[in-house]
Amino acid sequence: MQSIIETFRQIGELSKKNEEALLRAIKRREYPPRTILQKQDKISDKIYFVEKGSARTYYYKEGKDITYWIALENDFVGSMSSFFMREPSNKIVETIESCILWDFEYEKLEALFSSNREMEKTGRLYANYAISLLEKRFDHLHFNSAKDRYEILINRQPEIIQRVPLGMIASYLGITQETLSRIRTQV
Amino acid sequence: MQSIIETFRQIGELSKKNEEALLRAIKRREYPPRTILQKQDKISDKIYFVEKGSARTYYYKEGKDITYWIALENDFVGSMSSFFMREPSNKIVETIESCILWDFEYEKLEALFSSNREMEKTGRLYANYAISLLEKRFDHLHFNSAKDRYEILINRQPEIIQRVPLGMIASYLGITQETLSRIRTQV
DNA sequence: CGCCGAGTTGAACTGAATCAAGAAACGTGG
DNA sequence: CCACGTTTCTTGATTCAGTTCAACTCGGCG
Repeated sequence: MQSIIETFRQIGELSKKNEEALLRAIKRREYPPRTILQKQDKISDKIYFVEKGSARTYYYKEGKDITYWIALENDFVGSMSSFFMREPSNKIVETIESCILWDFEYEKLEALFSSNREMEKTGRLYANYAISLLEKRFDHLHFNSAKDRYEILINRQPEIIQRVPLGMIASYLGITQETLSRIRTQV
Repeated sequence: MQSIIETFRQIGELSKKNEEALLRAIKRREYPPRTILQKQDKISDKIYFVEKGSARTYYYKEGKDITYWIALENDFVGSMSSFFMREPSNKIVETIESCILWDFEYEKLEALFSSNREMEKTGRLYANYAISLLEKRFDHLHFNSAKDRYEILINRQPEIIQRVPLGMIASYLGITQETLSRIRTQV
């Protein structure tokens, strides 16, 4: 329950009052594995913070299931561009393992941002932080070999291999499951 | 001179007063082609809005020059994650053609965001917009062939081919110059 | 003129995809 | 607690997109 507040604290300071307002605005809920949280082509009304478990966003490309994002504990998951830009989502969001998630509703979150300067600023800083994360991820994909990308991933999140099916990790890395399986035996 | 204001208007409404404050905070300057705007390993203090010309960010990977971002008119360029996260830049920023740029200084921009709610909110919304752009770009790189990526690019920005050297476009797309040259003859 | 950077073309090579078949692990119901 | 089917993972053979390295063309410019 503290972890979500701590995550926000890393980005920008929140007053006690705002921490409490934030906690009031969001809902903590449990979800079984493989629960669809967001359908394709529908505007996203929620993003989620993972307290426990794992979740992902994915889409279909030529019939194949392509994972875009995998979130373990203390990470956000959701169809971000749909959520923020209010356009239909090109991605599906689902839990992988059984999860405890904090639900952020669009209207409530906007209301929170609008309610005072500190929240508004925290929202801006968090968005900037997300940009830098995305930029780093893009760099990894840009000119690294499949093996390099795999090694970067397991150095950062070694437990992901035990918890997330190989096919999801493979498409997250931009390779096929067979290739990832082969890489894995080499290391 | 109007274009920068119009770009901001697309994201969030700004009052006349804030539009004026914004214009006072930024500087319009001319730069010759191939001017280094940002060195590697140095914290970025400026980002730039391109009024005229073209510019890019790039880095070296195993001695090779890899273009990460290309900005034509009405786009921003800069080492965003360095600028926002205040960490050393892993990228170099330079003009490609002769440019007219609007310089955004970090301190001034933060002061502007802090000066009032509307600016703060516009900053947040713009960051959200940037996230959705990055997400789309990532999707293109993720599971498309070199040819598909090239076609997406020329549909969106046909003039880029005439104005930016082929090698820069190639690495931007994540391929070698030779491959891009071959793709180009096929289309 | 001749040089120089930018782009093209060719041939050989290679990392990863594809297609196909098994093996292992997993969960559900009997 | 075992038997079954289903999903997940591995392994092999082949193909293919894209890289690499090298040579060559073209246009501009001192």
